[in-house]
Amino acid sequence: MSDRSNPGAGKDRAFVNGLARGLRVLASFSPEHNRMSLGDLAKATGLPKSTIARLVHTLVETGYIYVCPDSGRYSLHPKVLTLGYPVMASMDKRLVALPMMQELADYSRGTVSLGIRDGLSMILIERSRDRTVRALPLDIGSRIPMETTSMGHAYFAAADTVEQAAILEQFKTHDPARFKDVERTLRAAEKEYADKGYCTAVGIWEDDVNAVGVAVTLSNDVLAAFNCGGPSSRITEDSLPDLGARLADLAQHFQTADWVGQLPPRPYRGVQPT
Amino acid sequence: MSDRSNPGAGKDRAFVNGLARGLRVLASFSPEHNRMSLGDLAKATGLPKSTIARLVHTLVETGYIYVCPDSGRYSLHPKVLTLGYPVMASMDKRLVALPMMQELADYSRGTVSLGIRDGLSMILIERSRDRTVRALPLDIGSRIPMETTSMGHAYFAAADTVEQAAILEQFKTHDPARFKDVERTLRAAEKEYADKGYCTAVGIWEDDVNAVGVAVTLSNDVLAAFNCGGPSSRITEDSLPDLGARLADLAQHFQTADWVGQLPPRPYRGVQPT
DNA sequence: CATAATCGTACCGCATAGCGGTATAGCGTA
DNA sequence: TACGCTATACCGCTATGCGGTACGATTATG
Repeated sequence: MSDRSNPGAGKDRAFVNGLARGLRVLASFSPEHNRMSLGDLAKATGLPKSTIARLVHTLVETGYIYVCPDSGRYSLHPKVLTLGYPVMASMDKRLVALPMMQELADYSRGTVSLGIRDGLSMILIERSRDRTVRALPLDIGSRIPMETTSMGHAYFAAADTVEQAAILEQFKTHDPARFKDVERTLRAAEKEYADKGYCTAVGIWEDDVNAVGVAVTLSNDVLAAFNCGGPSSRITEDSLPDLGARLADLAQHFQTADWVGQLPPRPYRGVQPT
Repeated sequence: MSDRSNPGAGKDRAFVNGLARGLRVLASFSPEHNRMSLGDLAKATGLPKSTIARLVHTLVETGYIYVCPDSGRYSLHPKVLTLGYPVMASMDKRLVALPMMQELADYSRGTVSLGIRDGLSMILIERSRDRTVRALPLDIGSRIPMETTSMGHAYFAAADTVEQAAILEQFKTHDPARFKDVERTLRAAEKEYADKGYCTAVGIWEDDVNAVGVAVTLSNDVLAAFNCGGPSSRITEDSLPDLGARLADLAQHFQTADWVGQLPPRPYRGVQPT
């Protein structure tokens, strides 16, 4: 009666447990736990130690995990980045947004990011920060919640009704207690977006962090959202309307930008994992 | 006698084949093949179709692959980006390099990238491009060969002797025919680096692409390398000494930069894959 | 210095999970 | 209509991954 590694149990002949478990191992690394022992991984994944040993062994053999020379602990190998590369490449239109993002980041003295949805959170796929910002921005691949960020709000507001329904449904099953609040928040965001053309978030994600968000669609019809924000010392509440308008402008320019001429002439050199 | 999914056969009790195979499936996606059918994947991985069906089914269930609504083919889900995030975060010192890189990119009117080694190639972990560049730069997570790029040359030159030996050994077994050439090239690069403090590559990776490279060590003692380059129309051969010196300067500043004060105050919000 | 808690590795019997052959049904095309 | 391509379903077999438990080596704790 092996528990499946993911929700929705029941025996599924076509479900390769070892694969799902191995992915759970990879996913159990995080910025603050980037060097783990077998015991740590066993605790994090809830799998027995011997199973972890086998999975980790496999991941080391395949090169996705390596043993830290000094500590002897296990760590993600940069090779995992290559798994994500095709995703990045398929979103290549965001590269034409980069200069615009940088410009707004400099102007606002904050951070400008671009993200897409995964489940109930947003995954950042691009970011620019003002050169004077000392704090490090959340990096590409990081995850921020949808219900408490301007990016998430803008995304929800721009999603079609079926996606909105799906999102709310997921919230309902995932966290029934907060569902009512979340729904109200997201509906309000939808209204705000319709009214102003952007969503604002004043200290709801973290205290002293203000931001605005605007949605946009990428080349492959994938919905995404920009945000522009930073600590309240830099991004004051008063400045949000201005930044919101500018971000909406940015999105507009990005959306209509002709970029087909910008496609790389070269077909993509240097693959072969060797 | 199931063939193992990776080199070095022989039965290994502790090797989870399903996991390794699933990872092969994920890795078989590429920018030009980002939407694949089961048959495509079978061809790409060399695995039987029914096996592919099971693996893909598992990957869909776990959310790392999704079915394109229109084409019905399979595609990598952006969720795979989150696997790489801890790696990015562990290399956070590169973020302090970003402004410097952008500056040099603007100055040179080309592209500045930072990469680390994986096997016989370099994986890009950061990049900046001049705002006027029309061509898209290679993106984060992409792979470029070591033996034909200034970045790779600089990396090799800066590697310690045991790593150099390992690299050469790998070249020898991987491509014996070219080994002699490669060895000579890399040794020459080593000498060039010792002489000038940077490596140059004039049209050896691709015609009409010139670049310089300089090595550097990241916070966690990981060796890495910058490059700065672009089409010969923008990056002329004559300008390489200047750019090389500037890139070496950049690396120097980056290396000695005090960045501990720049650590993020917040502990990393917004995880929970929900 | 001894105890205790790790660490990673090894062993091993068991049951089943994953394997891969082959067969089928549904589209779109020639 | 016949073909190529999808994806899916079925099914018997056994190799395969499982997870208990045990061990020796380190490191931390008292």
